[in-house]
Amino acid sequence: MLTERQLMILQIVIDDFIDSARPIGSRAISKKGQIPYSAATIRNDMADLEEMGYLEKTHSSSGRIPSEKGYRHYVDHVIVPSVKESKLNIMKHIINDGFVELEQMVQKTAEILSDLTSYTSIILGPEIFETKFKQLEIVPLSQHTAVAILITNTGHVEHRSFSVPHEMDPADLEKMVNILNDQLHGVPLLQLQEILNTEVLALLKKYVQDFEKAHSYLKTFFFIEQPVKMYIGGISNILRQPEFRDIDKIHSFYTMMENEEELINLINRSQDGIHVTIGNENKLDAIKDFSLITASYWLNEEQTGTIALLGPTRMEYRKVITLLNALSNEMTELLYVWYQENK
Amino acid sequence: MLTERQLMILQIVIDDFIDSARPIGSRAISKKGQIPYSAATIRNDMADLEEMGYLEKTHSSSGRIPSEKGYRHYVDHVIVPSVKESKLNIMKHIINDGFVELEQMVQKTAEILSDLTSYTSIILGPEIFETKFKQLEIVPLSQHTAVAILITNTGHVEHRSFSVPHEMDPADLEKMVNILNDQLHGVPLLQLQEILNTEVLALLKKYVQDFEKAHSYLKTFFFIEQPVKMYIGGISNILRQPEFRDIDKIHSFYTMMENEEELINLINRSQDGIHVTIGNENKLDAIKDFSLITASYWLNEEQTGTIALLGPTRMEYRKVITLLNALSNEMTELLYVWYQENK
DNA sequence: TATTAGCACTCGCTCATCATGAGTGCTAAC
DNA sequence: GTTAGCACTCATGATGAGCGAGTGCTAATA
Repeated sequence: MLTERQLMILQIVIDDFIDSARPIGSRAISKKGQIPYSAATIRNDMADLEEMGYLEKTHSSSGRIPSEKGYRHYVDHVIVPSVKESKLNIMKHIINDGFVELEQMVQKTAEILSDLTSYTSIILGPEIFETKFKQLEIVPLSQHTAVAILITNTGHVEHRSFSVPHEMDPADLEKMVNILNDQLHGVPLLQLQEILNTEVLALLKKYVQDFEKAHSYLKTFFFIEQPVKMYIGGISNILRQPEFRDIDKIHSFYTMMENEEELINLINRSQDGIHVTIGNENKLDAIKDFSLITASYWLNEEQTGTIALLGPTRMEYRKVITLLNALSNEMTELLYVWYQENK
Repeated sequence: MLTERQLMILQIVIDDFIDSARPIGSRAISKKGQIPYSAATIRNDMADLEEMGYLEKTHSSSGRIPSEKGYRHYVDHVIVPSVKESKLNIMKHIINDGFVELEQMVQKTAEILSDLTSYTSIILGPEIFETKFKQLEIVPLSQHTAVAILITNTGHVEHRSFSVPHEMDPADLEKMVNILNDQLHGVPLLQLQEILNTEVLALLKKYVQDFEKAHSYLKTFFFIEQPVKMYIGGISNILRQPEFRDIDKIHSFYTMMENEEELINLINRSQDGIHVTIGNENKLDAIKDFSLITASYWLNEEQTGTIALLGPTRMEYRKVITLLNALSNEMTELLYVWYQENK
């Protein structure tokens, strides 16, 4: 168990290291005057803290830096979840700018978040759980090409060009679109495939001549590549962190950021509330010396998305946690209003 | 005027530097055995070349490296435009993968290009000169929101959400869409604004009640933010170049790459044929030690777009020029076919 | 006259040495 | 339990020697 004083020392070491990125020694802590003990006393406590695994040395006679266990303890026990609910009104600002489109709004949010923190922000979702089919349009471009456009109730638009098979009767195509719009209206996107394979298939059989061909075509339209949309802000912020002066680290970081799928997997496993993953707790090698902080936002008790910040383990946890907390609340609120308007 | 031998030496220095990124001295050149002269002879010529500005030293007793003037001479006079037309069939490969959408195709091309060269590739266009209005759809989402979708003859889809003013009559909205689809069919996107302000305005006046409001709304739909689409591949390739070990350079490069507008301006001024801009010839500070090579591709004698490669001044000019030449031809060919199909 | 050999000189690199200072652990005194 | 004192450690930065690839210049050679 940590004594009161040891806890304070741990806190001072972490706060100092977050600020300066350099090891700090007992003498320096004593001189700061935050606690009224001599260097020797502090030294003893620091030795204990190291023995218990909360602090580390970079070399045998260096000052101490926090270990991952140290950060973990700091995050779990020292930081008061700052319930003061600092209202940020980030979202309000964005909406006041006159956006209506959800995607632009989220992208903008990601950018603001990274500006505020100088870390890299990643926002997943809003997921399509609640997104519903609104309308399908097929616009012929030439004799053999057309573009299919799918609109959801949230104003999201997916489109895909395709070539129309020679054998296909234009009348059939139109009939098909009508059937689809009839049948699919209001259907959540997640269930599209299912309904397509049952109810719609039956109808197609009835009304459309070459229904098999049509059906196989439909499958490709409605195959939505990424169920989760990802928005990134401030990638180049890591270049400002002194611990990432190393080209190889930068390279592996950037290549990781280019791999959407990996990132989604990394972040998407997140549970309720704020979640902090420190250094080696992360599954992905490329971010073994990063910390990842995630917060979920909600709609109707279902998790709709995740806001994440990626920065050095030497992260301003207190600030970031407060910020994400506030932001996820705002987004939840906003989505609620949104949903009311668009259901 | 350069002697035969001086030219050969210049060429050797450049080729070696492109390869190794290190200065080379007279002795080393002599030992390579590409030319049968002693180090001393070569030394004298190198001194002359330096005096004339084709070579430089990094310090008083170092070997020589090419100056920008040296590269310029190399590019303008040494490289034979390699008319052997190495057919790459990059495009064919991509199309065989089954894409139909122009945008995906170009994006893929950018990626392949950067993989082939390990530089950063940027492709502009195809520009909208020839892109024509095909259809406008307005899909209401809720009582006060809707999404406007604009489809072009090339299968490109632009969409924008907006809120419907309370005062606006739904019937008016529909009428308006009909008028627009009637009037604008086949109109090149570039002329949209113009026609909107003249012919369409007149019609709106006649048939739609609150035509002023409608008109001002229309303006925002049809304001297309980026007339030119940009596709980038292999940004992180510069991290592999030894001359960019410097974090500050990397930082300024990445922030430049995030600024689309600047990039478009940089590249878009390109003329006919292949164009090489070396180091300080570039307008943008962030790429004063890069070289930029651009090639245009065409449709019906109008420039439709530009392919560019951005790399260190120490670039494999010969390879890159050949490659861009071939690729721009392929794209021109492809667009011709495309256009035939979709006009 | 063009080329080459020879030589003194330059300068960036690498490596070892050294002093400095911020840090440590330990012991003894308060 | 706390502090003072002391010997010790080690990263860091400055200094300098030695090396080697390079130079310019001059004189000899083909």
